[in-house]
Amino acid sequence: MPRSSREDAARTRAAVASSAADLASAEGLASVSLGRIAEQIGISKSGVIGPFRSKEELQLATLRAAAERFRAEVWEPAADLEPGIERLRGVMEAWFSYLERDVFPGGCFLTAAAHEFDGRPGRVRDAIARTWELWLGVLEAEARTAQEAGALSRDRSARQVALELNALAMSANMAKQLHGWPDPTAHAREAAGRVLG
Amino acid sequence: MPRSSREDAARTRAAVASSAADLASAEGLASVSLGRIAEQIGISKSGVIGPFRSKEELQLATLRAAAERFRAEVWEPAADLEPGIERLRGVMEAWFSYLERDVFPGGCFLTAAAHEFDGRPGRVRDAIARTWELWLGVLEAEARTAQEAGALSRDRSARQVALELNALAMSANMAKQLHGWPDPTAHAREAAGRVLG
DNA sequence: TCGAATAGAACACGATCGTACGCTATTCTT
DNA sequence: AAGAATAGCGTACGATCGTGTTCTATTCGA
Repeated sequence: MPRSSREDAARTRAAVASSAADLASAEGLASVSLGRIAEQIGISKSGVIGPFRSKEELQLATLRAAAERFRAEVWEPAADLEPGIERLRGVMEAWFSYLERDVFPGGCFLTAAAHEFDGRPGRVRDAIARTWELWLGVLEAEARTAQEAGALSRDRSARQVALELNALAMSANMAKQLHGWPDPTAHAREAAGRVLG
Repeated sequence: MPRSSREDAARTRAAVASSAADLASAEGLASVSLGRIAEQIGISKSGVIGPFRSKEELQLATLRAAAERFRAEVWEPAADLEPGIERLRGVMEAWFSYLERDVFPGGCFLTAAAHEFDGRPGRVRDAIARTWELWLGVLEAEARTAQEAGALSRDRSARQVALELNALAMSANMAKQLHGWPDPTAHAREAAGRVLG
């Protein structure tokens, strides 16, 4: 017995995108069918595709929902720390924690989506690439701040620091999702510690 | 005008698996349909699935074909070098070259397959995980040899060296396939140089 | 040289896909 | 209080999926 059809619509949109992100992290964004989402949240296929105009729009909304979840889980916990090395360490800790806690049931959505769509031209691929560039830019800016404060060695460029940290997170994600190692972030934490001094 | 039906069968098997690996590197192993492979090499769907018993068998054969291509492109060029640091550097150079030359049209097949199947239980996923473990073991053994010869620092374990190098290769693959950067291996080469001294 | 075996084509099948259309029930506007 | 707008359901559509069966042409062993 809904109180407002408009609020319901927004709720449905969010539920569909969030559910799609969960499914996609495990099975791939392109493999998530409307019927599966419908079954997952208990509405009809029409109810799934209705709030979006096409499946591509739904995929873009799914990506936005996943990126927001990533931001809330990885950036938000460290946002209040002092910019520079301290916040960079906080982000990495939140990032590893995010991977360990399986915020997405099938591992990092953005990593999976990047590898899935890197060979498929289109708006979804472009949006994924933009999201990654954005995140690398955040890491790079933080590293630069740390270097300017003298808290981080300049033997690597800020960009290089961002790319190395990103590589380590992807490696930890793989260690957990593919290999199922008991302490999947151990090696990445060790290496990140070396990068960040 | 074939000379032997048996030889033809083997040729068809190899052509199907190789073509499937190419397609899969760009679009994903699960997304490659029998019809697409058939169209690609100009035979019927029956001719595609015939040499294998099911699509899962075809996927396993595709993985084996891709792993062999990886071995030929990355291990083989360095195999004759002296075991230890020299061969490890040779492997990394061949690995980066393999990524730069787009040996698979959609980027490293094994990386894409790992991320695609890490959330799907089954024989294909297990085979992918085994292939990666095998490769990590190769890198680790080489690193250990290098350490025992005193040519590689012991501040990282051999396993840690293998995992860090692997993370860098995955990062370079992403830089090329998703971001399309002009020199996608630059940062990974820099970091690998630091790891290997 | 002739029957057995096999590679591959042709076709049919049930299932599932994304999308479109019509309908019902509820809410919002006036 | 009544008409407009909309959320979501039910259904149907054409396309494509993996698989199974049947059949033909070719090559094999004896």
